[in-house]
Amino acid sequence: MQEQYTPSEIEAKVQQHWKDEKTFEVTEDANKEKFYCLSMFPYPSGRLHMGHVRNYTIGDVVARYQRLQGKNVLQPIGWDSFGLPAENAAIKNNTAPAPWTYENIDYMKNQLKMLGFGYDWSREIATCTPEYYRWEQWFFTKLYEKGLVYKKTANVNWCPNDETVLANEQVIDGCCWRCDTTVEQKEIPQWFIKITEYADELLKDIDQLDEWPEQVKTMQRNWIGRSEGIEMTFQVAGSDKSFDIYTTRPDTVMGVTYVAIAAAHPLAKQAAINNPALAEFIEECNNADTTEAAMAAMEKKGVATGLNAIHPLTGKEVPIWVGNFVLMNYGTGAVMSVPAHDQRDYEFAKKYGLTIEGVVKPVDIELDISEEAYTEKGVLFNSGEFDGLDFQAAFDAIDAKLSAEGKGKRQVNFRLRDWGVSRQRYWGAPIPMVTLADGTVMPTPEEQLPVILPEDVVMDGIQSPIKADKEWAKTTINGQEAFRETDTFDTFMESSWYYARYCSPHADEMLDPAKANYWLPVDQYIGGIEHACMHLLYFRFFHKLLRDTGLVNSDEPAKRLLTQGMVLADAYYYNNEKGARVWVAPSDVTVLETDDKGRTVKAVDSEGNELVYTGMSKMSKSKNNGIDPQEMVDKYGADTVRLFMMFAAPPELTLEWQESSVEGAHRFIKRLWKTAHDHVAAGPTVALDVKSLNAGQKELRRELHKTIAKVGDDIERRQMFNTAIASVMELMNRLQKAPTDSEQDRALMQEALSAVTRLLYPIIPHTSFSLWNELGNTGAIEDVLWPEVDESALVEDSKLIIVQVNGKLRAKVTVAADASKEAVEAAGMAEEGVVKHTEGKTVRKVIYVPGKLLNIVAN
RNA sequence: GCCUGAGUGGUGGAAUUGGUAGACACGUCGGAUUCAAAAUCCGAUUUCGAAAGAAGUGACGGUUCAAGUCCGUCCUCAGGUACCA
Repeated sequence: MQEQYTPSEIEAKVQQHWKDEKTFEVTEDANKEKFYCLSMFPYPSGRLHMGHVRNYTIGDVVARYQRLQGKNVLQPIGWDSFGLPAENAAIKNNTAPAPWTYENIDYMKNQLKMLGFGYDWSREIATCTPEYYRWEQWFFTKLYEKGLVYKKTANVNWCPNDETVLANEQVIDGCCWRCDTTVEQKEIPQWFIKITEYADELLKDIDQLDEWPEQVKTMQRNWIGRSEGIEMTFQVAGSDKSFDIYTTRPDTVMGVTYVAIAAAHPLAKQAAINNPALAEFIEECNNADTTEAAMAAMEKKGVATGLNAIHPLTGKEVPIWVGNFVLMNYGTGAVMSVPAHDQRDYEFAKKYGLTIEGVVKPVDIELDISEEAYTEKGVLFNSGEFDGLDFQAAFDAIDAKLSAEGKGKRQVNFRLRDWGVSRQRYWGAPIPMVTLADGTVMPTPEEQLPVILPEDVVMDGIQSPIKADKEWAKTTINGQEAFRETDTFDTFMESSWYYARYCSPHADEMLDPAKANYWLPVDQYIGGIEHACMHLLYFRFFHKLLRDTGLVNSDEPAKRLLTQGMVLADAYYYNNEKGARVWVAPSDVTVLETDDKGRTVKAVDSEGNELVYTGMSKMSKSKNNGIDPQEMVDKYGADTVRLFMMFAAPPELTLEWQESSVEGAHRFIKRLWKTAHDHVAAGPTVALDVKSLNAGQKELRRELHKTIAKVGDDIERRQMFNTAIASVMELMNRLQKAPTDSEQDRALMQEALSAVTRLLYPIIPHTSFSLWNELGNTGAIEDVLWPEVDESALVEDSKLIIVQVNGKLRAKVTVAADASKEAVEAAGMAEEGVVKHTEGKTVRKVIYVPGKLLNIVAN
């Protein structure tokens, strides 16, 4: 065994072994328990970043641990390779998205191999290949046939200067990120999938996900947002027109003093015909940013239509306003307004001098709405026949009355909206729909699938090449001229079913049900918390769609979920001459000045541009603040990087990247190597004779077996890899100081090092692989089992008891493990520190937590 | 704004079910080794205090024999907010 730890040599050799032996290529095996470990696949942005390293190391630790439990472990990997950044990069580098993407895949694949992740590379998939997206297209046509797909108009961000559709990310403060032109909203037809048909099941089945983090489940419940309310109809005064509103607070309906409708509402359009001020306001509203955050932040404005609506219960007329806070696409496009009991309505009413009428008051005290709305649920008053009712009674009574008169009904609503999957971009899977010359819209016939996306294209930065090339869309269906849809799918489509494709990645069908049902559901899914609502909901939705198509037989795609925290880094930008933000990599930033809390005040890049510091944010391509792990792999080796990442923080916590050292992790591996080397160099050991061990040896062996138990628990149940590593470090600190004089000392050392090697295998597999054989074991470490805990080694004959007086630590006493409460109390009371703090006081109470703690309450 | 988290030494973090706050590391300081340096090894390291001791887990308040942990009201930071992935 060589004395020096040489990671580059060891890692190359071990990786070659894995490659030659196809160690991680797996097939279905009915005789073994299966374990499907899946990490969210990467977008091939160019190089791996720390978030990837964190994600994939966690996955690899879990997969390798499960392998040593004797399971048939599948750990696949692939590429989420359609998306916006490829188009931007192609324009910037004067190339096409496809070659840029494939080059990135090649580079990053090599990086993943260098990090030693145990993937079954025979199952690698890339979503931008027709072999993959053809089945997505096929599935979409099936969904269409089932009535789960429809077309409707929806808004997109439109840059009138570039004449192009912008993603939300490309809109900065309401302006185009390239040319700074004010962005408009444009209404265009788009395809939607009816996820709302599954809203109930998606909500209900959250209860099955007992190994998903509560945080994610709560977020999904809120995102789906089930509510119970009443939908009711308002007639327009002096007209036969009417409109519907939905409310979750029917108890306040007697306090409606106006209604607000969306600018795009037909009534608003009609009212604007002879009202230029209203028309102008509608125009303004139609161009406003409709993202939820922007809607919430903007000033609430409105213009009266001059029309009145008839209150369905009182028959009184209330004015109809157009409000910029009401959207036509969400809900009914109209809301009732109760300024006394809703803060937004209250502020709006104050601003425009509208009537405020309180109808709900707190029990036993007077209603005070002089400063703000009263939004709690209370007791009705000023409500005629409903006076005195509480929320639920009022809900029922008002529902009964509206239903009887045919003016309204009880209804369950969801916040969740149907999934718009159309993108007006090139680099995505073409939507397999066609429009015939006679105007018929239909799915692309199966024999014409896949609809191939041409890869040899020129990006002009304005129009998608498949839109620019008028010939591309032309096709023939049943002898009739037809035109293909030129929009492509939202990339969330590809990431919604890749986990299932991995089970039969080369199948000449969407998936092979036998194989899918062997591996699915995923046993452990790992990915960033930022996907809690969107990806993880689409992922669950698609699984149910696959199930209802007969392709899988389970209800949920993943049993257990681990959401890793983000790796954050400082982000800096400057504005270029066009006013666009240029993000500068942290490695290229010099901080010149910090405030008293150490926060950056002034920084420049290497070209002297003065930078704006935006704080810590998610490492991302768009903010150019990713840290390249490559440098560290080159310098210290993959095992050091893996150990460092797992040790730096527990997986779920946000990790604020600081240029802190990986040296410590490297030192630890070197010490481990040296300890093993010194042990091996001293020659072979005899068999361990547990009965002959002396007190010190027994103590050391107890530590060893406690550590084995803790590491297993930390990795499997708690998923706290950092504390697993810390406990091995503690053990190693003891082993380095342990005597090696006797045969049994050395036999114990052999047992310990052989166990440590396996305990660390999931984290530093190359080092462990080598040490396992250096320690004299035959065969590869991945074919052996996790060390077993010897329960008899854990038995202790004495215990350390913490002694407190009034909850403050005053002494520690060691007592026999079977000591009685009286004996412990007597020992505790005799301690000097205890005597000092109880002198002259009366002992009121003594609390004893067996084997742990004694608290003497005295005053 | 809304939904969800997080906040503990100079730094990353530990404390698993309400029971010793600061494990394990990083950094720093001191020492050994060395002609010297690197590497390595040993020791110290929450704050105040000579010590005894006291204070201390974002802020304020509460429950409890006992609170980092539970409850209430805030503050700050992060993620998501439906076209970044």
